Amino acid sequence: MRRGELLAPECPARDILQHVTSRWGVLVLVALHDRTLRFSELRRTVGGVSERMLAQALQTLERDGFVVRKAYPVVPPHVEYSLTPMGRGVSASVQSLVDWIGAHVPAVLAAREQSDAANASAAPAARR
Amino acid sequence: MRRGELLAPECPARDILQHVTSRWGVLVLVALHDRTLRFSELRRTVGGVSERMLAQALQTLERDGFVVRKAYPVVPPHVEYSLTPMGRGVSASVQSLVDWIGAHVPAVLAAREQSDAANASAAPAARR
DNA sequence: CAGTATCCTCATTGATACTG
DNA sequence: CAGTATCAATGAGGATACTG
Repeated sequence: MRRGELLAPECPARDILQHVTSRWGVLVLVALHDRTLRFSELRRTVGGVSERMLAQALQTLERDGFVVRKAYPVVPPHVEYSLTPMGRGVSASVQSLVDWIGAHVPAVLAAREQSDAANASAAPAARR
Repeated sequence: MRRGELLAPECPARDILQHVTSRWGVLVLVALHDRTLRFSELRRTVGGVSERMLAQALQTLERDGFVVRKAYPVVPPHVEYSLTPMGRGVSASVQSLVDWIGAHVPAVLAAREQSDAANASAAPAARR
C-alpha cells in the first residue's frame, strides 16, 4: 500500500484505523497487550467503559481479527478475551504511540498553558 | 508514567490520545508528516474532511503543541500549517501504526470474511 | 457471569451561508 | 483564501432492565 493512499476517502484502511484508534478500541488493545482477560475483568480494567461500549468494541476488534473470544460452556458463563498474533502486531504499534504520549504528557500540558495564556491576553474582552 | 495508568478514567493522557487518534487528527498528522501545507491544500489532501472539522482538528492539535499555524498578513490570506518538533514525535508513532495497518489490510479483510461467513451459517434464520 | 435489548441524551459531523 | 456561524441530522454513548 502506498503511503498517502490512506488519505483517500474510500480507503479501507480508514475503517480499520477507526476501529483500532476508537476511544475504547485503543484501551482494550492496551489492556489485552500482556494478558488474557474475562469480560468483567476488562470492564474493571478499562476505566469508565460501559457494558454496551465494551461489548461493541470487542465485537469490532474480533471481526477485524485482532481479538479472540473464547467461551467456556459452564454455568455461570466464563468468557476470555485475548489478542490474536495479528492483534499483538497492532497492539505493539498502539503501545508505542501510547508510551510516547505517556512520556510527553507534561510537555503537552505546558504547551496548552502557553497557548491558553496567549489567547487570554489576545482576546480578554470576550469574557464580558 | 506507569504503563497501565492510561486505563484510569481521569488520566490526562486519554485526552491527548483522543486528539491524536481522532478521525481527522490522525490524517492531519499523516498529511503534515513530510511537508508544510496551507489550509486549502490540507483540505484537498485529507479526503472527505469538511472545513469545519479540519479547522477544529487543527486548533486542537495546535493547542496541544503538535502543529504550528503561521499566518502571513497578505491579501488574500495565506496560512501555513506544519508540525512542531513534538508534532514530528507523535507523527512518527502514528505513521508506524498507519503503516502497519496499511500492510495488513488484506489480512484484516480476510479475517472479516471468515467471521462473516461463520455468523451467516450460525444464524441464517435471522434473515426471514 | 456475560452479555443483549431498549430508550434516551448529548456530542460529533456535515451542508450551507457569511465574513475579514 | 481562510476561516466562523448556524442549523439539522446522525451516531456515539450511558442507564437500566432483562436473559441464557
